Amino acid sequence: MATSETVEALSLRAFLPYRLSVLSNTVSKRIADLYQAEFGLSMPGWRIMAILGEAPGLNATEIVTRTAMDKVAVSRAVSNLIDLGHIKREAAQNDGRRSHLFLTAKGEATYQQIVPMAVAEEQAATQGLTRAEISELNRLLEKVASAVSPDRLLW
Amino acid sequence: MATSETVEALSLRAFLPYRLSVLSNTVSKRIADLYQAEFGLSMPGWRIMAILGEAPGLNATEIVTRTAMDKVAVSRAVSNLIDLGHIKREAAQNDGRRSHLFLTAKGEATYQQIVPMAVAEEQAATQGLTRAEISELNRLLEKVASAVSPDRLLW
DNA sequence: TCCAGTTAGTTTCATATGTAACTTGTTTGT
DNA sequence: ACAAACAAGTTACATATGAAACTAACTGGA
Repeated sequence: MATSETVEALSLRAFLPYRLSVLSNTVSKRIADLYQAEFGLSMPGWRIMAILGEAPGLNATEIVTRTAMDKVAVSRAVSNLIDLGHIKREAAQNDGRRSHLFLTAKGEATYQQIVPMAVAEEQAATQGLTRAEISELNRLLEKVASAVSPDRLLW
Repeated sequence: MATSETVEALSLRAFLPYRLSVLSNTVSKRIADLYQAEFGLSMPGWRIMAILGEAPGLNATEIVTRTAMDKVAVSRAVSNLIDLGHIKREAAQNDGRRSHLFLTAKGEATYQQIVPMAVAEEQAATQGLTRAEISELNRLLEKVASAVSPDRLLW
């Protein structure tokens, strides 16, 4: 017979979704501890600032598309960041529903402080890998991403 | 001069923690949709069943250590799984605080149904990779994990 | 022009989650 | 043997989260 009657046990240790989840949560939490303690930012909040630091003027929907974050989470984080003075809104000229989002001077300053801390954490996480291994890891993750969301640009 | 005055923008697309997070959330959610819709299990709930399918008799603390899940999340998911009849407790003979956890017959049956669905999702996620690439990916994730938690066995 | 359908973003509400405090049971030092 | 320290697991409370419903603004016919 080709198949056995009972399915064997799942090897969780070797199960890719599980490994990704545990590793991702561990890494994210280390970085989150930094910006939460010093700047009171939530993870969605920091992620939005990071996006806007790179691509100023995106609107909320574009942030949702790019990050796979929840729409409600983005809405809430945006209004919180505005209250904190880190970002500002500018109504879109042609569409009254949308608004373009930008870091304020204060937000920019905070961004410039957090980026090196985040980069340092990334370096700590990849300290055991060579440059070639890091780019290979990125390439492989890219492949998995495109298998999982062929329709959409995941990052 | 060796360094510039302002830090350049973080390239989020290439930022490993970000990629891990987006990818992990996307993959986990696809699997979660399966067991939530059909079996009403939460992610912590399924993860505990998966652990117990592999390593019957663990106690709650051991589950916390192995999965990096929150202690409270484990406590809650365990009592929920007991209510659902998927797992059972057996008081430890030598220590009244602990109890060993096991899948029930019902839990085992559910486990046997979910495992192939989860495995199929994993295969879908890695469909574009060769066997060699998959094992390379695992090796590299392992390295990152040990850099991030040198003290603890992450998985 | 008007209205049915769609999109951007927000609010509501029910549930999930994490920190800290607690309860119960065990270990250790005297 | 006994109290202080500790460990396993639970509970309480405050906050975070997401699905669904909603508001306001736009679009595309008839």
